[in-house]
Amino acid sequence: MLDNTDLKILKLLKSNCKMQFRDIGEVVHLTGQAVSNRISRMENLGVIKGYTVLLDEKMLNKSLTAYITIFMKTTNHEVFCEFLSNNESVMEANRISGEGCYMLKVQVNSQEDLNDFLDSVLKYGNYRVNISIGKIK
Amino acid sequence: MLDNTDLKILKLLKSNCKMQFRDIGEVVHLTGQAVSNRISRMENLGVIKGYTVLLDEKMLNKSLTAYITIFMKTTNHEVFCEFLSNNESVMEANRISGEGCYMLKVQVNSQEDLNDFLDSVLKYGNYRVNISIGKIK
DNA sequence: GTTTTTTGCTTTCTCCAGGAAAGGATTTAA
DNA sequence: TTAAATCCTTTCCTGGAGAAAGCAAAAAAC
Repeated sequence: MLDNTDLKILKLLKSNCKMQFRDIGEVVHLTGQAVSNRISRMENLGVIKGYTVLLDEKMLNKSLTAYITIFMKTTNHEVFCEFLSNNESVMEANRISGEGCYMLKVQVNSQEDLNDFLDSVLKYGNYRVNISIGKIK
Repeated sequence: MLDNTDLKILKLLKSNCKMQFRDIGEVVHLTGQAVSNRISRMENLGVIKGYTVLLDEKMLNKSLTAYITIFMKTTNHEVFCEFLSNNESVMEANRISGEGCYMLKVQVNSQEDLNDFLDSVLKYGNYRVNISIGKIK
C-alpha cells in the first residue's frame, strides 16, 4: 500500500507539512506533481488524517503537563468519555489495560487549574497524578 | 501578547493549518493579509513552533499504544534521555514527579516489538506498562 | 493639547506553488 | 498480443501568499 517513497514523504511532512511539493520531490527524486499525487492518494486512503500546527504550550498558559491515571468508581463510562472529549485541558485520553482504567494527558495553566480538573474528575473515579517536570520529547 | 483574535486563529490552524488565510480572515473579520501578519508574528514569537501532519498510526504499523512509567535504577539519566530521543517508537517522554521517573508514550507494531522495546529499557530501569485498548481522544 | 511615533489594518500588485489536463512509459490483466 | 491500469512527466493556468505602499487609530513624547 505504501512504498518507501511514501514513507519518506510522510517523514518530511511530519517535520514540516508546508514544505513545497517541489522541494519534497527533490529529496525523493520525483517531480512536484508526482509528490502531489502521492499525497492526495494518502489523504484519500486516510493515512494522512489532517494538517495541524505545533504550539508552544508554555506560551499559551498551558505550562503544566500531567499524566493522570483514572480508577473508575462508577460504571458510567459513556458520560466520562463525553466529559473527556469536551474538556479543553485533556490533550489525550486512552482506555488502558493494566492498573487503572484510563490514562489522560492533561495540560493546564496552574496547580489551581489542575486541582479544579481533578475535582471534576472525582465524580467519576479516583486518580493517580504524575506531573511533568521536564519534556524530553 | 496574544489577543482573542490570535487565539481564534490558532484554533483554526490547529484544526487545519492549510486553511487559507482569506478563509481564516472571514471567520475573524480580517483580510487575509492581516491574518498573514498575525501568523508571522506568532511564528517569530515562537508561539507557533511548526506545522505537521496528523497520521493514522494504525495504517503505519503503529497499532499498539502504551504508556510506560520508568523507575530508573541507574543515575545515568543523560544516556537514557539520549536513548529516548533517538528511539522511533517513543512518541512522548516526560520526566515526572510522583511515582516513577519518566512517563513515556510508545507506539509500536506488535506485542513483540513492545517486548523488544521493554528489553532495551531494562538496562536503565524498571517499568510499569499500561497498554491502550481504545483511544478516546 | 498638539505633534510624533508606533501599531495594525487595507488595498494593490506580482510571482510562484499547486492543481488540472494531456501524453508517455511500464506493468498487470485479459 | 492486445487492452487496461498505474504512475510518471510536461505543460498550462488559476489563485494564494507575500511585498510594498498608504491609511487610520492609538500610544508616546513634547
